[in-house]
Amino acid sequence: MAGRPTLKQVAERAGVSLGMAGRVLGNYGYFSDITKKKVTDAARALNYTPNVIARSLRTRLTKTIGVLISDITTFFWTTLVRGIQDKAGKAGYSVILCNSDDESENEQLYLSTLFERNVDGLIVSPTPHNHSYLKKLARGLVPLVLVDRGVKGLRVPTIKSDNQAGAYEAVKHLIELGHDRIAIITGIPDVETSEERFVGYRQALQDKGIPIRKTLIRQGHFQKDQAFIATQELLRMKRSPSAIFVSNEPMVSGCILALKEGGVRIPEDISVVGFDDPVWASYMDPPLTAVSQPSYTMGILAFDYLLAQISNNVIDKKYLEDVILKPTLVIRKSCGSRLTDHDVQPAQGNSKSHYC
Amino acid sequence: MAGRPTLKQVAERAGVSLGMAGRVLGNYGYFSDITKKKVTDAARALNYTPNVIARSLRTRLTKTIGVLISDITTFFWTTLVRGIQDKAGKAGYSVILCNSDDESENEQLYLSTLFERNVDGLIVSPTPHNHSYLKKLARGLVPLVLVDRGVKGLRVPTIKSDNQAGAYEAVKHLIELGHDRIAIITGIPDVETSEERFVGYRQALQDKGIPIRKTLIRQGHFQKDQAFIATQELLRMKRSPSAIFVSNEPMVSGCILALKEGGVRIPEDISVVGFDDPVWASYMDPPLTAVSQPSYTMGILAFDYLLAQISNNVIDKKYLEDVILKPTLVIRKSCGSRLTDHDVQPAQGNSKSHYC
DNA sequence: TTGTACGCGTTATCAG
DNA sequence: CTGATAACGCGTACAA
Repeated sequence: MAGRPTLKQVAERAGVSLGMAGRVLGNYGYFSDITKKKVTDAARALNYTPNVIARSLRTRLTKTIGVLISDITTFFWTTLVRGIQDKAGKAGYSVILCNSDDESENEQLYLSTLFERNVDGLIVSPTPHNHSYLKKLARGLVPLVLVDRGVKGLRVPTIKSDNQAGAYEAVKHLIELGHDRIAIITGIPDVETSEERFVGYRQALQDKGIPIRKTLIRQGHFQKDQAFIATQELLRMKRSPSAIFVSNEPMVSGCILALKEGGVRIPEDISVVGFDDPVWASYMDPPLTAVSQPSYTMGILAFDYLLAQISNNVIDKKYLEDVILKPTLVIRKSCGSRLTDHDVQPAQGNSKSHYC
Repeated sequence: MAGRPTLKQVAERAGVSLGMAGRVLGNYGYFSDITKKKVTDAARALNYTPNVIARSLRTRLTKTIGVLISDITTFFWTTLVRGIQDKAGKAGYSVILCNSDDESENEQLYLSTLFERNVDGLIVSPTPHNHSYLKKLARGLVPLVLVDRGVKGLRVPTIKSDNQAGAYEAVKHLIELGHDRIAIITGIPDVETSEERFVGYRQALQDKGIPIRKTLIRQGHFQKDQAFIATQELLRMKRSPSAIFVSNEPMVSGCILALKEGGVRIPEDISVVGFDDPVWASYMDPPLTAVSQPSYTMGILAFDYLLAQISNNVIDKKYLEDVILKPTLVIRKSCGSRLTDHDVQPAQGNSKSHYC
């Protein structure tokens, strides 16, 4: 595009040398007040703004970070990314955003273009399998922070939530309401998040002495459509479950759609708990009981930890450790009780009294 | 970070000159098959990957575009941005994403950092007021495409939807159901989108001979909280409306929250139509009747139009014109009829028969 | 067909 | 305090 003014032009206009102009504008070294004025005036007059590309070439710093997540389209990721961006913006960093859709090839591709673009750091949510390239990058090539999921055998600061505990709470809640045929719709196999939520599910059942039935475990691949199918299968069983734990937000949509199409009432016929608590959970029919992750905070933290690495401010050892945030169970109205009325707490001015 | 291999190193290893190596890797000029092999082998051996920064400095092209929208956190924007990213990624462009929160200062700030970073092009959703900087950029400094909203007096390709028509449809729908006290919760004053939706609202009422009442027009600033307050005010009126048209998605949440807290039934007591149709609209209580915009497509188009400018492929005149997409009204269950039963179509196996 | 040399716009060092 | 000057890594006109 039409030539931006350069430092050289500023210097000429100010009647000083290039080096001089650079010094006052960069505010380093020595210069007199009088030349300072000459230079700043000239810069203002020309509307000078430094060329970041040239600077990057010299300093090897781009003030840019790369963010690679699975899909910006879901609530968890948008809020997390917003957290990153807000913090990054304040710190003068730009963020390049990429979606992997949880496909290793996409990850590989974006990772390498990001690396070639000399980003100062990377915040990544790793896809399952094939972490060779990621591990190579982590070998000191570029500062790296993982979010949402870790990678086995990769010691890199990871910001995640306690998925197992979250799932455990959710399923425990269901059990305490009297359910004993509790299904789970799982996420992508081998994705850490998915596995951990499954473990939480299993653990809760075990602790309460409820047998784990294979037929109640259905794959949803974290996708709405797959969850729809999984739910339909659940409904077709001779003894279908009385409750379903759905391991992420998009799958809740699929599950509920199948339930509604099947004429199943929530929570009268089947109870539902979801993982992830989007704003609209309260407005759903019925309001969704869900496990809430502090995704915005996770974004903030991810950037903090990355910046610590970038600026080598790792005086504080904590920036090398993982952080595992506790999710909370938000109880609304999508879970019904299987107990007789006197077993549950008294209702509070609500007609559907014994659903909580 | 630890030194990446440079073209010079490749050249040395291949036993050729720097210029030679550059030619074969850049695939231009002349070179023999034998040197070609030597160079490519050396490059592979060293795991060479070109330094994009250095290249950018030379070519003045960064293969990066800037995207500046109001808030990635809302459904409309995530899907639109996903459209941009998908198309941009395929074309080898990275996208830097910024949120203005509809504040002019933020816009100004991000616009200038984006410009300083020498992005090859910009996709912007302009905030209201203070377009001086944007206009300056549009004066040939950088390829620019506007999304969602235009700027008066700025002739730049703009991808938007027909907000007026969308709002008109929504309100017409309400009127045909027998409503005549229809409120609107508006967006940010002076934002084109907001204004156009208001015009659609007004036009529909006028065409049907229904008077426009100032008290039924409430400001929501496109924000959930403000819509909550606005709705409460509506409810406190001596004669409150029987229907509300809410001009964007986040405000629907606020509106519905206020309605539920106020013990108002939807659609029995008050009908609601929203602008923007997120996936979860179907799962709301009740399922939301809403105006659906093709936001993903808008993102795709925005990038196409930008790329046309960037690569000067503006042989096709169409890339200079605005595109205005038609939204569609999706009718679900949040609007009730005020007509007597024989005026409406027969129900189809649904107990709440005359709500549509 | 190949090598040389310059420039892109900064930053930063070294004489003066 | 100031001016020249050397990188940074790549693209490319020009000479050989």
